[in-house]
Amino acid sequence: MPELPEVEITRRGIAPNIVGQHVITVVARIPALRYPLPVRFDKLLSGKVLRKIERRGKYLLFDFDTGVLLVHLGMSGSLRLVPVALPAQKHDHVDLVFGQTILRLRDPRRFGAMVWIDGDPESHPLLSTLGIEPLSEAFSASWLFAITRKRKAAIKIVLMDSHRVVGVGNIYASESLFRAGIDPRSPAGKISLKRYERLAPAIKETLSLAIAAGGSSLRDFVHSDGSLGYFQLQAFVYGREGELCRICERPVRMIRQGQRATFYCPHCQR
DNA sequence: CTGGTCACCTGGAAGC
DNA sequence: TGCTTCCAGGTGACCA
Repeated sequence: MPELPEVEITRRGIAPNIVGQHVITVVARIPALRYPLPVRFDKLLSGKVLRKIERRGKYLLFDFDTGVLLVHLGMSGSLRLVPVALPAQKHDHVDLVFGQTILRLRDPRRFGAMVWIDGDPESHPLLSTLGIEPLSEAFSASWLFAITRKRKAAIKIVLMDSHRVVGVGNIYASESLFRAGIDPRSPAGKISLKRYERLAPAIKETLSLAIAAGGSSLRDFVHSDGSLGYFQLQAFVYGREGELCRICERPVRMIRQGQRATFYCPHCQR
């Protein structure tokens, strides 16, 4: 369920409530998500103070004095703050208990991850290979232009490659390309600097707006307090196959790229 | 390196 | 109603 904006909203939602507090206990109800959960998870974190929560791409880094708990929400994960008395439901796999509050991970598909890092997080294999942050200054038209020279892959595929740029998932990739008026199938190496000068800001805007909306365009995004996203951000194209483009009123088309659905307007995106 | 495919897993919706 | 098929927000592993 989460792309970068949802992960960032989750971070902002939970951090004020648990940062500075110590873990009372950890309850893990299954042995593994995508990877095995940390061994002796409870012993590892009990009594440890959570110093801060940072985000890198779609990963959350829970910073304890003794190391970092790396959390990824995969396709279907959510983190919520719930009262200690609230019984766990199906797919509630991990609880970090802080005083009267539990940070509860729910993840039906179990593509998410919780991994303990006790060295330098930057050099951990899951983090060291990540690309740059799309909301950073380094992410720019000239950077996009430079890294795509001679690349034949479709621009949408490149945008979604987390080893180049992090956090741009399937929905916001389609939406950003629509905003920039670029055909998602265009070979990345054939796109001009001028067009990247539309695309880079379009990506930043799309992500920033989603964060600012504090919800998202995602159908079933769940906030850390359990409330649902607000749908304030209307998708221009995502999920709208056959419906009319909000700009030109011609039908939105869906294609498959790399086994993922891509939505675009053939008239507005060239 | 690049570009393409597969696997991991569950549940909801659509089709018959 | 019930069975089958397809689809979903991600990403590492593997192949040529």
